[in-house]
Amino acid sequence: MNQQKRNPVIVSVQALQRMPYYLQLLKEHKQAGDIVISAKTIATELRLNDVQVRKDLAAVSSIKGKPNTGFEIQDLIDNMEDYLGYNNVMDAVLIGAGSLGKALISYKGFENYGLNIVAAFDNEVGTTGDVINGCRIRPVSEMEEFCKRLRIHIGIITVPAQSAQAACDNLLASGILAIWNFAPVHLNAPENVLVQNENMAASLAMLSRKLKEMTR
Amino acid sequence: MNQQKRNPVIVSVQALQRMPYYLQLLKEHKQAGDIVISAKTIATELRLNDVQVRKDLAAVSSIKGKPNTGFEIQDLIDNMEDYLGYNNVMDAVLIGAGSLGKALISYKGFENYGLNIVAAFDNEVGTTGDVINGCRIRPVSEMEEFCKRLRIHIGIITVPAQSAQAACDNLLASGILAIWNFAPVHLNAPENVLVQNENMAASLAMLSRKLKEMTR
DNA sequence: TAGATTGTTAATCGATTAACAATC
DNA sequence: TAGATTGTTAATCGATTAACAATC
Repeated sequence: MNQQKRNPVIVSVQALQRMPYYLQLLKEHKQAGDIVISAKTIATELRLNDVQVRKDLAAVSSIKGKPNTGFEIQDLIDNMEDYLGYNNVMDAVLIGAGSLGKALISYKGFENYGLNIVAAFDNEVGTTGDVINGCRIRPVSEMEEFCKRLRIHIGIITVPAQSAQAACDNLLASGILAIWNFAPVHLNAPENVLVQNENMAASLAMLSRKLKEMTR
Repeated sequence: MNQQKRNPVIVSVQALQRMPYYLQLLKEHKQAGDIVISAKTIATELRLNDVQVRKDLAAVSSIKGKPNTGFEIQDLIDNMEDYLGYNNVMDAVLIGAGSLGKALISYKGFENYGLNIVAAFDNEVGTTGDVINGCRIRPVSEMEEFCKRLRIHIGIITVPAQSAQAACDNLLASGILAIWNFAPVHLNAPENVLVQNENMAASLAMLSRKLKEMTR
């Protein structure tokens, strides 16, 4: 039912990054019993500009706000969850079952975002065969066949920086279309494959810089 | 020795996010035996613009490149590690020892970035008292005293979205100056406290959007 | 020297914000 | 109706890129 109007609006990365915060805020207001909400209210609570909020909402949903009233919260939630893909499950494999890899496998929160890690791959003999959180760790040699057979399109890279490009190449050979990369490395991949970098190193640098500044 | 010139250049968030990738690339070239590197080379390998690379390098290090030659790799590495704070250890506490919290505690890679999680706090009776990766899980009631006594300035939030603001308030009361927030929530905190959001939900949305686009 | 590369100043591009008419 | 809020068009702001003189 959200398919009525397919809006080809291009959403900027910045805008997309704001979406989860909108969604969370909307859910809180719904919880509190609110039915409608104005862009102004959202903007104030998230410390954003209200025009920006309106533009963002317009970009991802076909819902129109009513002047003098605002937006229907439930409609916005439905549209946004749909847009963010929280409703349809994405199966993924993970490569690199070191401490970070194991950590991500054991994290149960991804299912809320529609991500399901179905298998992990590693070459460490000690870890292969283990099952964490219902997810089996297998040798990397089995990855290509596995991904192709189950038509997996998402790969998560949690190997050390030095091996990240090799892991990437393996995933590409396995037919993966999108990569979630936790290694602080630029990966070379074809244009049509999405590489989404999770830049924890940068986050930590931000914290470090702040502390340095405070204690100067 | 890097203190000769304190450059008050304001580095944009975007620039800071590129730093870890520069650093990794520099280390790889050093490993390969290179002594100098040009901005052009860096730019090509990371798919960036070379002027941008030069500006970024100038912003975080006092090193000048030599025309016709480039930059001394080792000098750049030293300056960048210094700038990113990888050399000095930051002690941190974590609040919320659920699956994500435990995952982060058990991850051994943060020490490379200078982060040391010294304690975790949770109210779940079942988990308090546990020790993971040398890190003890304690009741939240002990947090304020603990942080003040050990002068901890960094707090990591890994509680569910609904409890994130309460966790934030707890951390603020404990004298924390910088917060690394894994909950997809905007936190209200004083201006002088840094809130660094780790936006995994947004990353996943990016992947989801890509897949939707491919299979359309 | 000639060519490559640097660092800086100016132009471009895109995101954010301000201004304002339309509407409930 | 008057006031609040919407959506859009124009202005502003900041980051990226292009142009170019300086230098090894």
